Amino acid sequence: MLDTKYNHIEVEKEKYENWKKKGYFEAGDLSKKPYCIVIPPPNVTGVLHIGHAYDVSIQDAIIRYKRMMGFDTLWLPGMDHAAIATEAKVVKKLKDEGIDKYEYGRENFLNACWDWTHSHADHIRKQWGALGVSVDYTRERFTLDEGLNKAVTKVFVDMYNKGLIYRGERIINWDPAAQTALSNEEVIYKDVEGAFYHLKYVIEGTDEYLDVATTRPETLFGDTAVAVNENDDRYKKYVGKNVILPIVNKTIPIITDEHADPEFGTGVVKITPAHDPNDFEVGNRHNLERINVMNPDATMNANAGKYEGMSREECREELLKDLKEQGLLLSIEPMTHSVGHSERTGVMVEPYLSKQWFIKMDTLANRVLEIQKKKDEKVNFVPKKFENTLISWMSDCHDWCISRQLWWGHRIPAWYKGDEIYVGLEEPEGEGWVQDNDVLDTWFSSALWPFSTLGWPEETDDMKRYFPNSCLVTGYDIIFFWVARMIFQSEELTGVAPFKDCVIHGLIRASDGRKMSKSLGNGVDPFDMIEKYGCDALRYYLNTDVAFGTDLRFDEDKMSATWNYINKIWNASRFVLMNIEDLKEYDFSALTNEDKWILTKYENIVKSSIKHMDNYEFNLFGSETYSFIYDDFCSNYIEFAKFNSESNTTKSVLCYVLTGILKMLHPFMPFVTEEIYQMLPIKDSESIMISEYPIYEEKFVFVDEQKLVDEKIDFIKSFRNIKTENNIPKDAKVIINTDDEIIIKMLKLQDVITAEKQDIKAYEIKTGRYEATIFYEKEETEEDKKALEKQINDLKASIERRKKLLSNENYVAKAPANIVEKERNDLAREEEELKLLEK
RNA sequence: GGGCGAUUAGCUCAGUUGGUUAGAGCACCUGCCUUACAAGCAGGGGGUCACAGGUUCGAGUCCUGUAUCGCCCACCA
Repeated sequence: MLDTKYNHIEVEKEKYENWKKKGYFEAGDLSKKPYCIVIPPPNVTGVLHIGHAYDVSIQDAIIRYKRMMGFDTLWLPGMDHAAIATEAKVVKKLKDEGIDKYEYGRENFLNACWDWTHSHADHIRKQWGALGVSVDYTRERFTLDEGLNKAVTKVFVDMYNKGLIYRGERIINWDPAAQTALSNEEVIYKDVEGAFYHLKYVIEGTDEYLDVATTRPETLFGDTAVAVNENDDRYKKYVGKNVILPIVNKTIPIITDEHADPEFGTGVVKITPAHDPNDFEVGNRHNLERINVMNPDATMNANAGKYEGMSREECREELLKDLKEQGLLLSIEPMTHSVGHSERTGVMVEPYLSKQWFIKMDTLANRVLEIQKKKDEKVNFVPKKFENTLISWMSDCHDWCISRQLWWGHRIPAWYKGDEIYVGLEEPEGEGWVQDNDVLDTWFSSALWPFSTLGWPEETDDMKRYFPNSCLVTGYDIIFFWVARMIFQSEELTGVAPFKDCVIHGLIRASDGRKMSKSLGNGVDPFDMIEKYGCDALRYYLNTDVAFGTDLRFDEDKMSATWNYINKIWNASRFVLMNIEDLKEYDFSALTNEDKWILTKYENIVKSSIKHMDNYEFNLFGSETYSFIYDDFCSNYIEFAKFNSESNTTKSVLCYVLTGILKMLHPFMPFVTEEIYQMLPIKDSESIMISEYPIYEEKFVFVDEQKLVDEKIDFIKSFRNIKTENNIPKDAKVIINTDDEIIIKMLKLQDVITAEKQDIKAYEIKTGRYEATIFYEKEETEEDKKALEKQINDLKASIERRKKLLSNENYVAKAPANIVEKERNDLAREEEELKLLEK
């Protein structure tokens, strides 16, 4: 027998291991239709946070639902090697041990990364277990495993041969701490209090000068021109002349270029092609020299003269001092501007000239835009609005810088000998070839995740069966990084979109609406919540609180409310189990109206649940099942059943409906539903997780009986309402026109029913076919009179409104017949009520 | 500058293709230890759906505009 209280710790013990042992998580039943989701691989060196818990609990709900719906479900797990993040952590760990990465050597370093990876991966698997995720561990993959390396290398070589991957010298976002290139998406722009430094660039051979405003004075060593707009009358006369570059004292030309905006600053812009992407373009247009003034760690190099070796910040400080001394610093104008920072290391990104590998985006992006126009081939976003995010990014995207100056990752399959480049699957023959030292951006390998994990490029059985994937679930913050890249790579490499549906959820925020962050210390650890309220409560809350796509404010009160809900289900189950212990098989031969009523409500909930589950409307599923379980099943049907607890039919209905409730909730509350399911006297499976999802049974729908019982419930409610609202004592005498046992007992009327009209104050209640009069002794106060008056007035107003509406010919003619009919009925009912009140 | 979204009860959120008098949880008030559950039961109060127009017999829902907030992208010499 169940405890009187739900104990999530007891309930959640051992179940996960048992399911896993039984092989329930494993895919491969060829007699069923396939359904596949690949997990968004978490960073192997991280720990799972509340956002992961949200993400995976949505997926597990979908997978468990589909499994119960009879699909051969594959939920493929795996982790991401997270190049920069992992490398940074391992570098730091070695540093703490007094070991330098470069002295340690590539091979040793990679071994250290692998060790780090294996220990963290175990931790993540434990966390997955605690979350109850039903992933198929036999197919677990890692973005850096051998199979994926084969796929990555092949993709690189093929795309290179097709001209979709190229090597070029460009201004890229350089992370001086990690000493690697970053893609645009890995740069976070933050507003920084800075200044506009106005410098004096003297025009050669004159006393005149140009006021050049810059936020980065330390880059002036790389200046190779000064640009003005050709339509800017202020400067026309200087075009073609030279200015003397301050401190450096060499001359550089004054040129015209569209990049110079007369409205901005002084209208004069210094051109530093090696340290600014716009200037790089200007430099290309005017054939300017590119002078790199920094080392990879963002210290100044020999081109900075006496400032060589200083950091960018030190150099700026010293340089400004010197400029001031020489009278070349005109003014300092404080300003706020946004400055790029590395997503991983947090340091200021340096626009830096270097040779990198790129993916050419135009044809790939255009194909995505074309396919999204085709209804049968496109990725179907849920909610729809997120398709816009994809479209707008694809419509305007830059080439993707894919090389990273790291060791932990897929090494670029390119070899160099002098000016020669060789790209291939294997090292080229012959002497003197040196492989590129760099690795590929992590997202290059995760972009292949939906198919590389299934064995691609081999035509494996899994690939044939589970690709394209059925669904992908992730947050909107990762659409650019990952979703878009999976889509264009899949369409390029396999010819089709990688998945049919793409469910996008919002972010979890702190209860005050702010982002959860380490620095604010407002993060919520999902595993603390699990300990306190149970995994089922956490999962149910996360899945049903808000519609997908909107951010979720984490509220611990809701966790506790969810625990209470589960406790309610627990106790309802306890009641049912206590009453059906001897039930051997279903018997629906003697259905009462109440039985028929709950069956009808139940079948309707089954139907709408399936609809909501299929449409990913988990919040609607939640609110509808909640009111069914709480109000219909617990508050009403269980109370009804108490009057008929010997009937095998009622026992059957209790068992049947409870079983369905457990099954519908199982995708969201896997543990407690399994616990209760195991105690049912009749079950269709050895575990609820492999049982069949409820199906809608027309034969259990009884519309007329449902109405009769609804009327009874309405009457009971009205009666109670009148009684409490008017403080009517328990023993007040009652005349009632029914001997219905349920009504008599639920209203506790056994001892107060009378046949004769009493000579004291009376209230009349009439609902459908039920009528009652309550007598009680009480002086009528002024308040009572006022309340009655108000009630009458409200009713009159409502009647007036309805009459007016019904006399409107347009309304009667155009509104649907059932709506008008209902309006008429309500009018009649209210007129009846008014009559009772006015008596 | 471009785009997307939000604005509904004290708080957090629902609200299907327009259709009674707009819902839930939490919080609040009243009365109850009724043998599934006091972490519970029964009942209740609380909203001119951001604002202004428009379409319609009928608008929280559709259209236009305004305000406030949030996010994304671009630019920022």
